[in-house]
Amino acid sequence: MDIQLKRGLLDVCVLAAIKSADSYGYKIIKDLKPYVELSESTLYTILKRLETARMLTVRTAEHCGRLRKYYHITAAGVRRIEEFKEEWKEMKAIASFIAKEDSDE
Amino acid sequence: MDIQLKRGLLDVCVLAAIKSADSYGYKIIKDLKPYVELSESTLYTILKRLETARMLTVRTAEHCGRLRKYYHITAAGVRRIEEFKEEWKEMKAIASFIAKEDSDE
DNA sequence: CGATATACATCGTATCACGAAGTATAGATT
DNA sequence: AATCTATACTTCGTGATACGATGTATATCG
Repeated sequence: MDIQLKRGLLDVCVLAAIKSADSYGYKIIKDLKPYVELSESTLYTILKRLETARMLTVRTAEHCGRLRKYYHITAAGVRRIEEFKEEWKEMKAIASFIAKEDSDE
Repeated sequence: MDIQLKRGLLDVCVLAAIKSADSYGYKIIKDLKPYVELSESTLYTILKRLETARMLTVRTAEHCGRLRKYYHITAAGVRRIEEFKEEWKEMKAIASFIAKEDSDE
C-alpha cells in the first residue's frame, strides 16, 4: 500500500487500538497488522507525537521482568477519532470524484 | 482537512482531473476546488512529479497571448488510477476498523 | 548455548505539501 | 491612463513525517 495514502490514518489507528483498553507498543503493532503494517520506528514516533499532543498518557509497568509502557487515551484522543470520522466523509467524496472521472470515458 | 489525510489522494485527483480531457494548471485547481483545495505551488510540484513518473505528458500552447501548459494522461497514469481504486478498498477496511473500535465502549 | 520473540529507543534520510515571493499578460474598473 | 483583478506558471525554503538501520536488553524454547 502506498505510504502517502495511509499517512493520515496511522495516528488515528493507534488511538483506536488503545481506545477500548490500554495497550503497549509491541501489542499495538500486532493488533494493527491485519489492517496496516507499521514498523517499530514508525510506531514509537507516532506514540511520542500523540503524547506531546496530549492525546494519550503513558504509564511504565513491569511485566515478567521486562518493562512495558502502557498507553492510555485521553479525552483529546477520543475527540481526534471523532474528528477523523468527519474528515472521512470528505475523503469518501474525493474518492467518488476520482471514480466518477474514471468511469465516463 | 488534515494535510496528512489528503496526501495520498492528491496525485490521483490530478490524474482524474485530466483523464477525460487534457487540462492545464489553473483549470485543474478550479475543477478540484469543490473536492480538495490545493495551492499553486502544490499543484505544480505534483504535475512535475507525475511528469517525471511518466504518468502524464505536457504540451505548451498559446491561448489569447498567454502561455498554457496542457497536461495529457498516459497509460501509466490510467493504471495509477486503477491501482488507487484497489488501495481504496484497503483504506475503507482501515476506516471501518477505526469506527468499530470507537463504537464498542 | 544459540535462536527467536518480546520490548523500547535513536539517528539519518527521502518524500512531500505549502506559504511566500516572483514574473507576465488580458480585461475590467475607476 | 492608472489601478485592480483574474489568469498562468515558477522557484525556494521549511516543517512534518514514515521508515530503514542499528542498538540495547530480557525471557523462552529447543
